[in-house]
Amino acid sequence: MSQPPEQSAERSVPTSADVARLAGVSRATVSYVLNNTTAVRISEPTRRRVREAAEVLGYVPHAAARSLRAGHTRMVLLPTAHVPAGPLYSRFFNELQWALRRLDYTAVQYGSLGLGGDEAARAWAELRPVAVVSLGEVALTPHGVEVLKRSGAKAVITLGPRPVEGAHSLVMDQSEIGACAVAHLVERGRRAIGVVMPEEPGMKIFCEPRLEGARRAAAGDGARVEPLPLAYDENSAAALADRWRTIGLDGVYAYNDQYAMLLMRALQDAGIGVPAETAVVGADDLLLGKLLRPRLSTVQIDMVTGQRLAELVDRVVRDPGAGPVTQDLMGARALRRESS
Amino acid sequence: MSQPPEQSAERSVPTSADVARLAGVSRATVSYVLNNTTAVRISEPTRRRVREAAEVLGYVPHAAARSLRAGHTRMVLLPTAHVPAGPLYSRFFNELQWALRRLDYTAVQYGSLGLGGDEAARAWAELRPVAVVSLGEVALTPHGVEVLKRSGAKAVITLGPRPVEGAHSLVMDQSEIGACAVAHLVERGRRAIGVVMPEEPGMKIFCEPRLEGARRAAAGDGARVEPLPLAYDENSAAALADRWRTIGLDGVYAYNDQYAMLLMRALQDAGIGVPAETAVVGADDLLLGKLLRPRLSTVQIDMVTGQRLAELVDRVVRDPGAGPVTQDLMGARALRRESS
DNA sequence: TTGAAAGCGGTACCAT
DNA sequence: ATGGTACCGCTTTCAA
Repeated sequence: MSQPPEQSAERSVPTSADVARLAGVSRATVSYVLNNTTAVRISEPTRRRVREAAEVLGYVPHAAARSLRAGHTRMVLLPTAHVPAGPLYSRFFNELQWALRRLDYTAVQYGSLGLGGDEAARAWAELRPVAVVSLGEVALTPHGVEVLKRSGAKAVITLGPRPVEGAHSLVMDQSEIGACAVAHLVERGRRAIGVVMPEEPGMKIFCEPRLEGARRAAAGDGARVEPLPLAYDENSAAALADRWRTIGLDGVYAYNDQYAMLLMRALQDAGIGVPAETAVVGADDLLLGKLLRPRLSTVQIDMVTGQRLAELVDRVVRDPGAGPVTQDLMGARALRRESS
Repeated sequence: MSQPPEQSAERSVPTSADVARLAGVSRATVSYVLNNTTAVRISEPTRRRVREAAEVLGYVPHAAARSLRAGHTRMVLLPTAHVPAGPLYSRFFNELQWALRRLDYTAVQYGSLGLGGDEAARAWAELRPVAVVSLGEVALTPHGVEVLKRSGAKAVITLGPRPVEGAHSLVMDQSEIGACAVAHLVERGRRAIGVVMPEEPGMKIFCEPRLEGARRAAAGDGARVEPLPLAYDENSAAALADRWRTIGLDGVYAYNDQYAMLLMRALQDAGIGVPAETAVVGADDLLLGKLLRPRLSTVQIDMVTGQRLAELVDRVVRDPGAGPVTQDLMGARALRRESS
């Protein structure tokens, strides 16, 4: 009974049948014991024999087989294309995973880079998750939502710029951020306003709505808005700063604090006064923005907490009958510091 | 318990049997058609009928059932506890996911926060991944590796400070970073050197080895090393800066660029000259560090690329016979700018 | 060219 | 207190 289990990496994976055989019981008994099934009484000696056998063989149940039989999973799928670098996103993501685990769900992030909307939805549906929380990087269509629901997903939740038909949509209207930033600049007396558009891939879905919001806010006040493509490196920023006076702007909303810090430094190095000649405002309220001189003004963004989102997932899973709801949860506030 | 008509959400999930019935063929034929099995010839009219039926029903195959039958998966499990916030990590992670997808693996990030080593290994093993790439946030034990391999994992790869027995270990000796930073400070004539220890959760596994490396480097040169707990907020930094002169340090390695920027600003605000009175060096070579004045000196860290790691996974999966290898891949270089 | 049927690994009902 | 067994959904021989 004590054969050294080492050495044989080729040995096949032990199943509950192997455990049953070694313990001299049936597979049913193995299942009862290992799952602590209360409805059935198993004698203590038997329990011990089963447990020992499982231990000896290094038995680990097969999740796919179990959920196949059960007809459902506790998997919450979190599809992502790019994992954004920011600390906000990272904190949110950690919170969400943690909160889901506490509610006894298994959070699985599924990399879906390079898949189109419906194609992606199909791939997700194959995994039969109980819920899908799409963070808006992969465009989910109404048809995709339908596919997911038909595949058994109780909750399909999207977090993005626009509601998706059929899904429970948390609308984060990015345009609010751009509008808020520009309104702030206008209030500070600026009328010719640049809007930085990051050239990095995957940013478009965020920065285009923000530009749109900026335009909207400017329109009401007779201000001019100028899109400014910018890559996240010093050369690109220096080039932009060099031709700054020819563009003739007195304010700029730089997408977020990181781009704002980059651009503000380049402007200063080019001899352009901030905020005297040009006001700069970022977004995200990063700690680092407070370290520069002048301190960076920013737009503080309300982010749904992972905790609340997890609770929403749970609620919808337990009562999918409650129809899809669209909920607006973007809040944005300008925080004036010294750069505007 | 009479429930209202559940707006078709309660309709059961279509299976290949449903498709077969609708198309008037057997389940076998459905499988052949939908998988484009070349070994079997199916007439074109039949193919079309099957495809149409699948389309009508919104049929999506059940991944668990498929892999149960197949006896293996193409899932590469990437367990993570905290998703680190940094841009380095984020880029690495995206690259890895992308590269794995190109090799036809399915990258799945599995949130394992709050699980201990062996407990976590068991949870991962239940999913029967073909490979596990542990990024060192969850301590993997030799026993855990054994459990995973017994459950059928062809490749168990760890990326962390120490090799793990039985696993293919990519050793990133964090102590190299601390050693490199302190060596640099010593070379710049500093002898009383602080080492910032972030108080945020999940940082310990990184910052303790770095401190150890700092001590090692200092020992050879008769320099003194002082650990400095610091939270990532302005108050904590200001408090540390206030008592700076009583600690009597002439150089500090601030864990990474973010903490370094925070501390450097606090020191300057407290009237302590950088680098005149105290030299500051960070790590990670962030772009933002170049924007401060003085420009932040840093330690540039070699990170394995996602591409190469994906290739390694593939190689080990295809030839698990090749025994576990330990490979050292930490490279670190001090980059002097102006703060040291 | 197609279908019947045997499993893959677990779970849970129904006997004993 | 246990064991036998019929599934879950899919793939894949082997026959027809």
